[in-house]
Amino acid sequence: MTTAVFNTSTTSQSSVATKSAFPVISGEAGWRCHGNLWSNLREVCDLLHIPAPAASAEEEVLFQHVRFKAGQRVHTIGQDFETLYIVNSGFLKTVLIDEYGNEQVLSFPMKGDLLGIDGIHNQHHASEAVALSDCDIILLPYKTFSALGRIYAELEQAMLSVLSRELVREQSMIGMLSALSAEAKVARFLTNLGERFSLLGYSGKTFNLRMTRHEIGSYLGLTLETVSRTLSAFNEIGLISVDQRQIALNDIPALKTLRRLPPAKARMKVSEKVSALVGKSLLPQWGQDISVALN
Amino acid sequence: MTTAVFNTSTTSQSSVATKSAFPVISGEAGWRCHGNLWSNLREVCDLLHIPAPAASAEEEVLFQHVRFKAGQRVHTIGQDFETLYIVNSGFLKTVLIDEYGNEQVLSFPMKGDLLGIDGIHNQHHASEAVALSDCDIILLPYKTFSALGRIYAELEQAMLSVLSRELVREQSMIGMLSALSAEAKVARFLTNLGERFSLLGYSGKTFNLRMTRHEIGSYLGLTLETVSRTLSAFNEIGLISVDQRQIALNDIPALKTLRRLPPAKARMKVSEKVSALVGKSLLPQWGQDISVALN
DNA sequence: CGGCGACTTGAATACTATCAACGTCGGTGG
DNA sequence: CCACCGACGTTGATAGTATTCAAGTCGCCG
Repeated sequence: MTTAVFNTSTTSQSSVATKSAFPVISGEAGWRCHGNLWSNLREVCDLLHIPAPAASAEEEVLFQHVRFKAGQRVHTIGQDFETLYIVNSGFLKTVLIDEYGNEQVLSFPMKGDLLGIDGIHNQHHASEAVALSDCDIILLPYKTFSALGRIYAELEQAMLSVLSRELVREQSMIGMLSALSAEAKVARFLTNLGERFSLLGYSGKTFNLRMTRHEIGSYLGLTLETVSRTLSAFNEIGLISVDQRQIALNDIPALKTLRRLPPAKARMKVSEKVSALVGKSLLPQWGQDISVALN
Repeated sequence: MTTAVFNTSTTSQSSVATKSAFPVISGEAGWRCHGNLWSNLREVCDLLHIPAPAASAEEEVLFQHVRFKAGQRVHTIGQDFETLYIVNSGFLKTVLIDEYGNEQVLSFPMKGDLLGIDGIHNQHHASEAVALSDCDIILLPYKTFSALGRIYAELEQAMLSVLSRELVREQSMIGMLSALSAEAKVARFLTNLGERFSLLGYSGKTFNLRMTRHEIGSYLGLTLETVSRTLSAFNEIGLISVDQRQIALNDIPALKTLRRLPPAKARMKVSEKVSALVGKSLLPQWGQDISVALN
């Protein structure tokens, strides 16, 4: 019959702590969609890569978009949990703040990623999400979403599936953090980023980093100097080309399987690698079998 | 103090009180069929610390218990996902196997923990769960559970909450892995374990480890030698008392805030610490303020 | 132009891993 | 019963990797 519009509060971009306690049904002309300010359920599901429930054409539910400028916070630690967020465009980081005020980067969400999940547990956010570039974020008021879940069983299931996927992602992150060398961490970080860009239709081989070396280091459990050095080393060998935040991956398979770099003196560029190894087989194919030490 | 506790009746409050002996559901709480124990929905919810839905007395759903002997696998990597598991008693580990066959320990589930969540995403388990002691596990067929979720909205919500909690736990794990020193990792591992035992009604100060040094090391991103050395160092200072797998935490606050140990030569036992520092205040209260280095 | 934040690079240090030897505990079989 | 074995644990010496400290460069913005 009518188009029901849900949003949290009509905070345009005041990042922190939306004060209003409950989702407000906007009674004004808000649901006159200018441009892309609102999305329906189908668009939301498409973004999340989950099957959209067979929509009831009428009684459309619309979700508000909010824009955040680089540096703004989407949600902060301790903030009341009211809504989930979907990244429609832009690049963010989520961070934990430890007892000494140090930032621990947990993830770098981008288009299609779901934010705020950590608030479901006890109605307060455990982490904070910061925009690294200008962002367009869709608000999913949790109450609204839950209500929809009661209607469409697939939606509940999809939600659980997304959480489960996130869990698996974090598990492999744990495995990576505790088992890999600095070089392997950086290499995987780059290829993972590339794959994510690929999935969004961008180049997976050439892209630029939206985060600082410090943030990369925090994410990988390294210092910024180590990250910088490792990138330089990769660049010198020819595995990648790096100029500030501009990155080109030149040998993705090698990056994916890399465990540790050979000692600096034994290094040579990839371009020389093949010819040098042909007929000699002196050097082990680093990245493949050098792992013996780790046992 | 009487220990007669019936978890059949009204309150949803702690089954914690059943501290003595083995936490096996006694005869009046479980149903015995064909030599197996069965639990109803209320018992399952109590175990998970989630509010049980107002039960429909009739059409009771029962969940089967299965026993696993130490060393047995509850589920393996790649296995089809069909059911979730709840630990009713016993101690397990969940592990990831990397591309070289190395184990990465992800968690040490015990009573009340939910297993198998990682399978929801793509219908295959991403990790494997191994019993470290004899275990009593409750099977929650996922289809059954989903169906119940459609009936009881609280159950869906509770499920999401549990997943969210697990996510937060893993996030703090990530933070710990990438930011803390070996000593801090071990210290927190011990206090966390103690807290979990406390919640189950056991002593949080004295317990024995059910896992090897190797497994602890894998969990913390350390080698077994480092774990062993760190435990020895803690023991020598008097922070803990350790004999093989028997552990006593002697100074939990210090363990919780510890960042790094002072150099070996400057060490002294906790028993001497107070008297030594009285009137001198030469040594910084290590663990509290030594963190300067980390910025 | 000055200053600041981000980045790079070098040298020294510190921490943890690695390698190795040995001790302990429990179970098994001679 | 004892010897042997294997898994687990401890401890020491050494090597190696990542951090820390310290300049110094680059690019950007006021």
